[in-house]
Amino acid sequence: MVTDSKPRVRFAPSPTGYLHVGGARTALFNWLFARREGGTFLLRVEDTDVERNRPELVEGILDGLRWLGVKWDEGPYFQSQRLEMYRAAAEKLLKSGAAFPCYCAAVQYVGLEAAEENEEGAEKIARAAACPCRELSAALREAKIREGAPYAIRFAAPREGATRFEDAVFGPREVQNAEIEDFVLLRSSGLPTYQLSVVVDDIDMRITHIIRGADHLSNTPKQALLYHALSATPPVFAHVPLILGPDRTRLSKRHGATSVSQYAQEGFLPEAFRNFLALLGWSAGHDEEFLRTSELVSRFALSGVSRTNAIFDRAKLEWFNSQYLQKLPIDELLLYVKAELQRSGLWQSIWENEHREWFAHTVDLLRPRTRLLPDFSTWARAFFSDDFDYDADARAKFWAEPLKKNPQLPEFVGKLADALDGLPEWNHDACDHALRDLASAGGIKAGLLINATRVAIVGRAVAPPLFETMVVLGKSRVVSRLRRALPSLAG
RNA sequence: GGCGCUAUGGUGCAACGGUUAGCACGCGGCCCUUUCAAGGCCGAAAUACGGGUUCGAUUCCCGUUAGCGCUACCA
Repeated sequence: MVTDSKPRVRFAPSPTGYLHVGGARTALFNWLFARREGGTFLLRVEDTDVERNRPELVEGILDGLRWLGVKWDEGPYFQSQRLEMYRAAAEKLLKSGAAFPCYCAAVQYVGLEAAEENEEGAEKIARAAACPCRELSAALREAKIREGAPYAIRFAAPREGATRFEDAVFGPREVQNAEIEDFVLLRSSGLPTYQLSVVVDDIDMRITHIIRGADHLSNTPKQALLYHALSATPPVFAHVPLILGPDRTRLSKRHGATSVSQYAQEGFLPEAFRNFLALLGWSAGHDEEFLRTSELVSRFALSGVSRTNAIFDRAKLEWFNSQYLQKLPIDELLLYVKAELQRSGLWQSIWENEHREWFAHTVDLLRPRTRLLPDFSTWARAFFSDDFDYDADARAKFWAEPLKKNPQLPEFVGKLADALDGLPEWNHDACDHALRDLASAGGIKAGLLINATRVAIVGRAVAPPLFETMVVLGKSRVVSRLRRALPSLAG
């Protein structure tokens, strides 16, 4: 266990898919730990499985990490470029007697069901676990070599005793060596298996803390054995519990969005996503949940990592997002809103130049009603641009009730347009008085007229308070939208 | 099947031998109010089950059950 130097940690995804939330959380924990401890966080792509490997997915994974704000200090390293190192390690183990060549045909993975349901499967599993090649006589081995038979290199696991390692989350662990099979280190293709490549790389890269998913907990004894066989000191392991879907099974596509890029596309803020993710399986030890990144960093500790699997709760993620939408400094929010409007093709540069203040104020007015970034694109048509198109269908829907209460409503709307048009000053109180005077003079409830007017000028029932909306829209837009609404109201 | 890990409201976390079991999301209600939000207040809701240990167990030990993981020439 290396303790005197600064910690070095890594995130090691394999490019067999996108960056999913579980991987993202693992990466985040590593990053937080490195930042907290003043250590180094490096990235390593584990691409030794040529069959499943999709090199084109690497960039997407890196993008996901960038979006999350998880920046790596070193790498990315690619295992596919370090194959010689693994072969050399396997040879070394072969020479020292810690490993042996195996001439068995590769065992096709049959899965648990097969092992349970048919004898053939069980046999295969059993054969894989106790390889006979380990006891091969010298003569037979000679013969195999002479005929150039292909072979894999297996680790000669000890048959007795126990193997221990330290886990910062699950505590000291000990497993009986009898439970550890002679696992493959180097495939007959010459490519290393995961067990070999991780250990060789983690030694070579001087990794001090391995923070990874708990699905690796059961395999860790094998790696601890390898460290010893390679005369290296094992690092501190820290296995973090898995993230599950609402049905308590491993998070997968059928649970809906599982890739971080999908959340990015849906309009979640990286800060919010990060905050939410950090609290899945980790706690700062107090009840405060709204933690900005700097607080996450200063409070992060492996001792706060939970041992129970967590269910991914989208509702809570959305709550975090709306919290960030409310609390983010306006300048930071504006950056996101700009990106969102650019995405939807609604952005105009005047909003960051001559109309900057107006725009900021309008965004601020809208944000309490916003849960995801794309909501701003929904607002844009009515609040930011001139090409507002009064939707007759929407009008019919929203006006049905008010119209029933007071059939004179269209008449009042017409009068209101005139009254507003004649206003010498355009501000909240002026609009307020104009409308209320009209309402009381005509014996109509102000609230009714207010609600009807809101629908008329923004095209929807959900909107900020009317008079603030009016101020933001400006006199000409309000009056013209009101007049434009009239014909469809009367009809 | 074997081995292992885990178990606090529906969900995420607190309480690390003594609390009326706390917070948050979600849910319900109320307040605010010009719609919808945001915000404030209130409420329903949990220690899986059974044994121990202890003056005292959510907390420690054992068993059961359940969930998950590993058991591949995947990672």
